[in-house]
Amino acid sequence: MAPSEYSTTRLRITLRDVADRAGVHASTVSRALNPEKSGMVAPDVARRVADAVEQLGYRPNPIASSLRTNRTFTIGIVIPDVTNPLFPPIIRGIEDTLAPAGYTAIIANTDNDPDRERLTVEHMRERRVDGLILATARRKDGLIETCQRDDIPLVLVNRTIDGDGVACILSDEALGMKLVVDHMAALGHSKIAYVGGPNHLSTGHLRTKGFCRAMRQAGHTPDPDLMVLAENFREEPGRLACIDLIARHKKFTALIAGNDLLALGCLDAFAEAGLLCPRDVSLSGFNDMPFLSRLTPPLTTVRISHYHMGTRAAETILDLAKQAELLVQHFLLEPQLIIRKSTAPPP
Amino acid sequence: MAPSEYSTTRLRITLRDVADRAGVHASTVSRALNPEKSGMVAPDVARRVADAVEQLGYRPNPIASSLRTNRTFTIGIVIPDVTNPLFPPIIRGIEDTLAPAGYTAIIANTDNDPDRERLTVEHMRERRVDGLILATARRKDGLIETCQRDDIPLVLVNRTIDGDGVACILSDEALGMKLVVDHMAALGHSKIAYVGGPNHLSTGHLRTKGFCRAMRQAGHTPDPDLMVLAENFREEPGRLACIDLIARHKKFTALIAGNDLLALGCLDAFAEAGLLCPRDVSLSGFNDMPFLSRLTPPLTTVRISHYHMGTRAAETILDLAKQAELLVQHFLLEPQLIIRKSTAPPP
DNA sequence: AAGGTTTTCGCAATCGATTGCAGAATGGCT
DNA sequence: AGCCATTCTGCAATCGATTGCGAAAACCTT
Repeated sequence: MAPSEYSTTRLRITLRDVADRAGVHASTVSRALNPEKSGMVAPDVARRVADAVEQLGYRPNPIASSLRTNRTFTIGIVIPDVTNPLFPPIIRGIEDTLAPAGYTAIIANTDNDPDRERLTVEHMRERRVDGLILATARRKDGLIETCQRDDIPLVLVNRTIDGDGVACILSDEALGMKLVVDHMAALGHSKIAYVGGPNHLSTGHLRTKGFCRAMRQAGHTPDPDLMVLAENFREEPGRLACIDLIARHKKFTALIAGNDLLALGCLDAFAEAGLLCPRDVSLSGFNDMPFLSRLTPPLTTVRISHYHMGTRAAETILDLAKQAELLVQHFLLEPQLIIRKSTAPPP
Repeated sequence: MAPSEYSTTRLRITLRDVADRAGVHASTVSRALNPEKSGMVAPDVARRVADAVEQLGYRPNPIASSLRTNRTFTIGIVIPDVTNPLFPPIIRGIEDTLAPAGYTAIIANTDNDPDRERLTVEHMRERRVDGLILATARRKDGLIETCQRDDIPLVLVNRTIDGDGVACILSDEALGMKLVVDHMAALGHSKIAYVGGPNHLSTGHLRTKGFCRAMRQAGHTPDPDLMVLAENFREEPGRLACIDLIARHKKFTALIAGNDLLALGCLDAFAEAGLLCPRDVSLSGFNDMPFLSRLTPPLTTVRISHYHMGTRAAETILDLAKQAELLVQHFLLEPQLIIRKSTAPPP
């Protein structure tokens, strides 16, 4: 067949081949190629090695290297579901940061199933990942405690656990809620309802707390009768929660949802109840997922830079992987209110 | 199950530890643990080994194994961009199939940049992936030829190259287009415009060809003046193409877009031109990306089971990875017309 | 019972790179 | 010139599992 002299695979070129070509020992080649130790080899030898590498088209075998050094240049990412529009930008941010550093990501979906989380983390640890980025944290999370105890470099993203022993990259949920509440208040709303996510997730918990607090700061008292928590952050539970809310027959002119999907569910519930948004009731979401501006009405929401969240998480895990004992960092990204057409003055 | 207080190994348990515990040689343990060779070891020894494994909580080191066997149980996935809603379901399908088989996926985004594609594929090959799933194929693609020449197990997904030397999982684009065209025709449209994707991608090419063919089959001749190809499959090029189309002042009552994002762009162009959909012009998309049903108007489109595409691709790559010489398989998934409110009889 | 199979298992090499240690070469100093 | 301190390089062990080969043991034959 074609000579394919440059074909990468016909026969693999090893460190020893390079060593022979350069007339030195393999260990010398290894050192010459390792930036941290290249000072240990004479310049002319380094040159010869570099030439040999070039001529032979040598590429190191990362597996052999990993076996010896116990480092894989691999980071595990655990998320509930890629299919949730929240996560792709995070993933993208992570990979865009990891790749230039020579790291590769391995991703797994767990569908919020604790068993699968445990299994995937175990699996990743068996594969000797250099660090873990988890977007699956529950407020009380045994799995994370285990990882901490075992000194696995660990970064939480989007969600966090109670306490502050773990590095995490979060959006400032309290601020986000305050932006929304203040916006509603500024429009003249005072009877503001809330459909939130589950309390066992930090996002749900913090947003709910943030809502209450912002309400009080705005001079209103959050009314328990106007607050309901959905089972999870998706559309159908949002719809159900909203129906529940409406059935209470307690008047509200605005509804703040814990995230965009919940808001979509609420929109459905409005439609079923003959309520028009924003004429009868204003509605806001949270996250600013894609294409929200194309809805009817375009949804007012809080934008979180998930991409940035990903890059920050990756930077942090890289730091951690390089230098084990770093002080635990918590990052709060600043969210931004995106005002569209789903919010208006009360009727 | 036992609490994980022991399981998290301060010091790793190796094959040799198990061997010592079981009173046999490491090679025997290796064989006992390898299903394909477990016939080579006596039942009672196998039992002792299994017990030792259990008691010590031994987990094999896949890196050491990979070094020796040259198999990594890893599959590389190359896509343009996770952030494009097309890909998450594909990825999900792939992972859901790979994981039970003990394989893990590594994913990389290339933003349709050929250089980055080459780089990432090289990188993945250096990491010794057992196979590659590419969603980045161009109709003429040197990179893929290289992979073929080097006998890398390879599956193309969603897109393909010209010719048929590579396994690929595709949607039946011609059929999809026929469904749309027939739908428009059945509504009474005859002046049907087309805004397609670029010709150098198989999806763009096949859909355009499919459009023309379906038009003729429906008794209409595709009018070149009513066809324009966008630079890529995104919104802005779709909008631009549609503006171009409108500027030609040639009457059309329906517009078929090459994918949903193009359709969204067209919707923008309609708005700018004061055209109302579907009153003035019917519009259809392609792919059925999420939340299309919530648009105004809800978009008629062609649903492709991207998840299924992913599972099929993963199954194929697993076959290929196990058994090098398999006959090349082409899979055509059957698309489905989703009729919503953006299509109606002509004015 | 003798010779021949078949099972079952251990030995040791191997995958490819990394690294502690020691020796050789070089340089600097009095 | 003589001695010590540096530099540089090679040797060989190591990471943890896999596997070809050969030997011992067990099982059949006739």
